[in-house]
Amino acid sequence: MKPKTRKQQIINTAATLFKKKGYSAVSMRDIAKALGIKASSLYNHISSKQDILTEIIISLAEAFTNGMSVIKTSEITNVEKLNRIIELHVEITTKNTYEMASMNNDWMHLEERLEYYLELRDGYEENFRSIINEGINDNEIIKGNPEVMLFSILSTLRSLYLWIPKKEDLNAEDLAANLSQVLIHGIKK
Amino acid sequence: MKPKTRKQQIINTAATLFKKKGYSAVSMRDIAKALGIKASSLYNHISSKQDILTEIIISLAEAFTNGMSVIKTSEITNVEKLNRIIELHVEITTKNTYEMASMNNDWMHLEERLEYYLELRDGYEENFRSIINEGINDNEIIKGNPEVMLFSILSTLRSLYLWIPKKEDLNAEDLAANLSQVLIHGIKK
DNA sequence: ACTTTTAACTAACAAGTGTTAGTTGTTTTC
DNA sequence: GAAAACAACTAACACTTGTTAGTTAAAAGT
Repeated sequence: MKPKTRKQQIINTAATLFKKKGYSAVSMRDIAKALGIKASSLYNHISSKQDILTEIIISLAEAFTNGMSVIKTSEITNVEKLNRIIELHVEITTKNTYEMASMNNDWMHLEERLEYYLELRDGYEENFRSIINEGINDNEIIKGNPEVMLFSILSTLRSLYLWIPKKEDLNAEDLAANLSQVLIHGIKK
Repeated sequence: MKPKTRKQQIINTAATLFKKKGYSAVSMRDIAKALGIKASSLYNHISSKQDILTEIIISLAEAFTNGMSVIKTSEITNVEKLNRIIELHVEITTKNTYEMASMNNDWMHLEERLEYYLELRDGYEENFRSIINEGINDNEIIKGNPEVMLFSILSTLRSLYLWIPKKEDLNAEDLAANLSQVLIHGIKK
């Protein structure tokens, strides 16, 4: 897709291995072998194993934060904002299924940047929450428990990385539309 | 709660560590230290590290499979079956938040029992799918994409272990009711 | 009272871990 | 064509890994 630099190649290769077995179970020698080089050669391009994980997770987290900030400040209804959030997740996840696995499962192994990551994540959730709450205030959304709504939608969106690779027949647009139907309108007749 | 045997104590302690850092990042010495003993002493009670993981995951997976088989054969509407499934997840997850983390994130590190686990998981999903499909046939559920419905509901239920410990104010019954509302009826007014 | 079981211990193992130092050939830049 | 940058290599390091063998003290069973 867009390996370009050797460093990006290493990061991409690492991400595919991280998705399969998790960050901790993948050794530098595993990553090197997948690239056809020796482990020590990796250090010409990256500074540590941590460094690889950090690049994967932080750049993704920032993509979500940036997307959210556009949605948050746009002049549309709150339900429409939820639809945009769904599209954002489908779009980013479609292009980064491996990286999403690391973000979901291995964020706790970030060290120096852990705090920063948690700030991004908390900020994202806070914006999400306020959209739901405003939707309730504006009578767009039912008077249910907003925490359960947030949790429910976000859990589904964060798990997309597991399903998208298995359902390649569904294109991004259709998937977003279907998710919107189910998550916003429910499934009951 | 129910440590009873020393073996169960070890498994429970291991599960709390596995949730925090993942199976691969937890060493036998970590588990031993949390119990105040030496790593080699663990082997008086368990036969390997794999053994611990296997016990955690398989017993949980079987609990879900058993619960599903009761629901599947009961004489209620399909939407009602979905509500029972939600209750099943809330009930099991409330009592096993640590174990659920292992099942969700570390199942791929099962070795001899991996195949059996995948059988259980696939069977569970297949039953889930057929309830949704029958619901659509019976006009209880809208004519949407059943795979997206399955994915959406199951993702939420499988992520419960992340949220339940943070929202202890919500009891199991209320949580199930709220989830049912959101997952089945949607959030739009 | 004696035997067995339980559950801890110390010591050690072979293999694997992330990483560094120093080297070498190739490609790019001036 | 010389100098600099790039990207691979070998060799080695200190440390951690899961696990085994053999031992010991206390508890339980007879």
